[in-house]
Amino acid sequence: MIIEDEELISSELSKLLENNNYEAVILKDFKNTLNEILEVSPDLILLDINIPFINGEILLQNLRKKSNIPVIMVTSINSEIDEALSISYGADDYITKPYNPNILLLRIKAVLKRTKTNYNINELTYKELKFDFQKGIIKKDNIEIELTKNEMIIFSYLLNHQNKIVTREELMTILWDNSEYINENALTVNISRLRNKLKEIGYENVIDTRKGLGYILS
Amino acid sequence: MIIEDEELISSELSKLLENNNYEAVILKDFKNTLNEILEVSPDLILLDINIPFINGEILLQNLRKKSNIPVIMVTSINSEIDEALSISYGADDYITKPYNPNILLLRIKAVLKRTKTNYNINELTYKELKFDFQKGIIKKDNIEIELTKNEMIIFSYLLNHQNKIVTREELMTILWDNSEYINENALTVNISRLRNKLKEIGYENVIDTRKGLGYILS
DNA sequence: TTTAAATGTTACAAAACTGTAAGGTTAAAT
DNA sequence: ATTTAACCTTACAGTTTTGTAACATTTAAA
Repeated sequence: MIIEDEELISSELSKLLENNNYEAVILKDFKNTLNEILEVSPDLILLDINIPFINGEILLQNLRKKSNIPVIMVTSINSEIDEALSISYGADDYITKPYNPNILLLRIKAVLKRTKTNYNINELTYKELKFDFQKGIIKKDNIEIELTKNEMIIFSYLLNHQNKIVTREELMTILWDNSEYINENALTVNISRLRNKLKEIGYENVIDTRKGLGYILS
Repeated sequence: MIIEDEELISSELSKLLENNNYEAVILKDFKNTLNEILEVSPDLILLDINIPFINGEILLQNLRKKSNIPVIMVTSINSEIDEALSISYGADDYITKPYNPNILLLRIKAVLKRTKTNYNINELTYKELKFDFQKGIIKKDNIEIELTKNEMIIFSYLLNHQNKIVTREELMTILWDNSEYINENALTVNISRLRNKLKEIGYENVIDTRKGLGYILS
């Protein structure tokens, strides 16, 4: 979706995109932009900072409360201030006019890839094993082991914090949120169960206890 | 973590970062880079493309098989080819030397922000609701609804294919893999259960049936 | 070396999850 | 308008998941 008031530019952009097998939609009505965006639900937005009625940065800021749709900011001036603001408001990339069409296409491709793989972060490898944390399955060679929901939450948190100490409180928070935890021991039991499953495929002592501090996946 | 062989630059970078309350580690030994990275497990990597022994792009490519640690590529030449390659191998951002320190800091901040939310929250928005697909929870306003594992798998698949028709076979494959499905109806039942939960928070008719084709999340 | 707090293990029962079957509804095609 | 395959709903029972409790073990500090 192209959000740009200079029609010459937007039609040029549209052609460029369609020649490269993207489907382009040009936003015409700038009075109800946010709703239009959410209605169309595009895969990516090219957003000019200078559009009528609403400032592009403010629009981005509002959009980010509602959606993660990737946004590439297009600025007329190569101004550091604009860049700074766009990035902090959640743009996925930015480009300054006049832009090189090839670079623009690359950036679009990159942003789409980045956001798509982030959505699908299906598999993370840990040593020789693969953890599909959409399905909660650990694979090693031909062996597959299913994790339960709790085991999955713990393991993916540990994986994302490899080599860092993860406190018991952190784990309890992500498992049972802010509700006063039913029982301190519930976590210990769940850790124990996860350890047993890891042991089944030959991973003993990978979750290390740091007494008084927490756990660490080494 | 700074991966850069020109010592003048790396020490300058290190100072810049530490003056801005980051903890900087400079990689010295370029012979065992990948293991070093995984050992240290930094929050973010500044990676020069031209480093000894191994090409930065290849390193990035290998790293990405093991980890999602955010990487900002640093290139000496403002070359389009470098840019293209880094992005396609999974860099989260890139910057060309000579860089403006403030811009670098902003990009670091932006990348950290972006990746942090991707790791921890794993939230996707759909209209006014948020789906945390690490925990399998749907939030709307103050209401939280828990999804079961099957519902979670279906919903996140549909979310990742919004406005596209998803066949029943696709869903059966991701749910029960390649095992001959026990019963065609099992899917129908699971869809039905998911729909009921969505209905509870006011989302009726969002999963549309396209008879003979599949389902679509509109 | 002793002690106490922190963490681990096991068995169990309540709760949640999920496939099945039986019968109902829908809509595309004739 | 009728038919029929595709899809939906509900209730049920087997299975899995999960917190609890009771007791065991570990480790840091005194």
